Amino acid sequence: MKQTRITIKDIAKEFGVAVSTVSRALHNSNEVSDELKKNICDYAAAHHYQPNMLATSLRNCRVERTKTIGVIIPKFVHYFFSCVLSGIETTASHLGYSIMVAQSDETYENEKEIMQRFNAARVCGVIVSLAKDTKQYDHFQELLNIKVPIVFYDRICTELKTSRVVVDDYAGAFEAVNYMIKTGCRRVAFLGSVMTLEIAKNRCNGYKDALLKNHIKIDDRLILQCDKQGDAHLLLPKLLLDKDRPDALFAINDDIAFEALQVCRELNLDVPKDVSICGFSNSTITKVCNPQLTSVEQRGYDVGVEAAKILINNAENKDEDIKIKNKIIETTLVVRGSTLPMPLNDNDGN
Amino acid sequence: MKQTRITIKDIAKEFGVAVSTVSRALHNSNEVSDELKKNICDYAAAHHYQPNMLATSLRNCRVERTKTIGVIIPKFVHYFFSCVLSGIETTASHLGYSIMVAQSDETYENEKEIMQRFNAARVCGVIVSLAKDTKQYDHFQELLNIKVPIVFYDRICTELKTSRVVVDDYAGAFEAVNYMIKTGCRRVAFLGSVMTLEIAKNRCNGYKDALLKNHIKIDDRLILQCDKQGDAHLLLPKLLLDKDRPDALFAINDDIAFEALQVCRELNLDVPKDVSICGFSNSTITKVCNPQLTSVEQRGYDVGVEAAKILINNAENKDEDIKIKNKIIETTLVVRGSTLPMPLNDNDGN
DNA sequence: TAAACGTATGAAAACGATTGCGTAGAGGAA
DNA sequence: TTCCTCTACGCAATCGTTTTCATACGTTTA
Repeated sequence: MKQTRITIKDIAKEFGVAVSTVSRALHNSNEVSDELKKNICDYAAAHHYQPNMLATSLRNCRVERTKTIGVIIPKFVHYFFSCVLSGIETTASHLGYSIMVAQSDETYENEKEIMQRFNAARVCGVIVSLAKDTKQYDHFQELLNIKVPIVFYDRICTELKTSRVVVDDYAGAFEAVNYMIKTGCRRVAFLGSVMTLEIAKNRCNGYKDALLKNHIKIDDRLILQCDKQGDAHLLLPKLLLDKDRPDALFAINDDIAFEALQVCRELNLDVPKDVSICGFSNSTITKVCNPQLTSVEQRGYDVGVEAAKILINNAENKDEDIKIKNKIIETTLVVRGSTLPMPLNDNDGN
Repeated sequence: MKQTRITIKDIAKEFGVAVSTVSRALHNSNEVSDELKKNICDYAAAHHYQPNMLATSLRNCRVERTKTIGVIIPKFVHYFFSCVLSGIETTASHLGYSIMVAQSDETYENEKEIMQRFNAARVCGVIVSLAKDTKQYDHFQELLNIKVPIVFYDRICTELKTSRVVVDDYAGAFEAVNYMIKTGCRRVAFLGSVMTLEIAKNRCNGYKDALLKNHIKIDDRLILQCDKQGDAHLLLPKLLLDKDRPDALFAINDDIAFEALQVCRELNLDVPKDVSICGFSNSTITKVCNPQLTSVEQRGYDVGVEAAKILINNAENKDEDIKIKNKIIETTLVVRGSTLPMPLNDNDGN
């Protein structure tokens, strides 16, 4: 006796009516007598009837689709991305959408395979942040061709015509570096990451422009690339033991900033007196190290909310051409103990 | 000219054959001539044909279903849960499954609504960790009744007959407390959480048994309940300023342990000389505070892997009755600076 | 009274893929 | 020639739901 889910047919049989009548009754159509309607609805509720979304979506293939959106995240175990996912999920959930999620693990192959799975599952749209590895975009174009909307967040793709939600990386970096200069730092180093990513370029540009605005020359020796954990330990000591050592470090993310902090500690450099350090993301790590890290608040949750809103909006107006939206989430500098305080006599002309 | 997805029908029309022939060709049946087969496959590949999973799943309603599993997580922005999700996703992905994920935000209402959505989407099974709020289980029973397998992880439900994957909370707590006692601590306090959760009870029992085994009386005044952030700040100072103050704190999670560490710092108590502190989870926070936190490694990733394996196994053998499996993931104590070193002359009889 | 209309329901097609069964035609065996 | 077999395909049902069209019966209107 295999108990299974109740369908509209079972209900029809129960009442000796046609399935169409049951369907209408459940949709509260006024073409069904009130009595029958009530009986059918009561029966359905009592038996926990849940319409089969597969069937509904299949029938409305070119209309409503699955009310499911696909989300690609480079890595789950990551503060910023967790926040974004949380924002997406909360927003989608409120609007009646489910989310299907997968991690690319920073490789193009995974990303491609995920896009295929999402396509097979007939998601209404995809929200994605690029893997570090990704240099070609055919797997996205394929979905765009068949009018599936895509929204990029954080690590966007500038080659494709899609909506994007980004943090104002440039302004965030500019503000942070400008702040450190105002507190008296003169040689600010940049601890960056892979330069193919748009975010890396933007943060680097913000860094450079802040220097220029303050009439400080850009010194390429002060621009490092720390791709993976441990890189800072390899590269920084040489720089910090130099007689011309930097008096400030601006890191592209909090993890690298923290590693830099450790290196300073190991080299007996005082933070912030000898070296100021500023990170990016304002993740939990900033509040628990000693001294606490100054960092740029990235508002991941808001990024997720905006991305979901834009995507769902696109998905629900499929008839029209997809409207491209670029949303920029403003950052805020959160000052803590790893940077110097602003001098009192500072009449900032800006 | 609305470009849309290519279906099996379009291919059939293209070649002037029946859809059944196309289907067989794509499945490499030998009932189709090699030439036609090759042409059809080439054409399908060139046009990025992806079989519509909705249709396939609908047809195989009582057999294969959707190759999608639902995952409920109390909160996304949480180290342990991120690890679990990562483990689930990686495993599921390798086995060709997609995951649909939602956060309960610790409320029963959300959990219930999510289960309904998962049911409508016809997921093959659900992996869930209970919300703190949940005290009734009808929403789970409903799915179990129609033979949808459920696997609980971490915060399990003992009232339902389902598979479970848990961390060995008892042993983890026992080992941690036992360790602190061996290093010389005599008054160990427990900073717990809501006691309705199974994990809270187990960790508390491990704590108590470690005391008893070492012939230390349990003192109820040393058992505190810190549910939300800030509670430790409210409750701990009183305890720590007492002349009879504890010389060790065992916290139910790392966040509370860190808060305790802060309180100690504020009260000018040295950690670990005056007070040893041990947390639970071995999250990133443990490595970045000062001193670094001793903690119980919870192996979230492995929890996720096991949960996914068990669930998929259940889902794929639907004909048989669901086999209930209880998997216990062993913990390890990771000793760091927030606890005393083990004395050298210790001949641990255990 | 006959025509028109309204109400409540049924029948059937459609969405896309799979699969059991049927069959036309080619070729071989008796 | 007749019968059989094999190859290579087509037909149609199926999954659950929605929606268009059709229709039976009762009521109103001209």
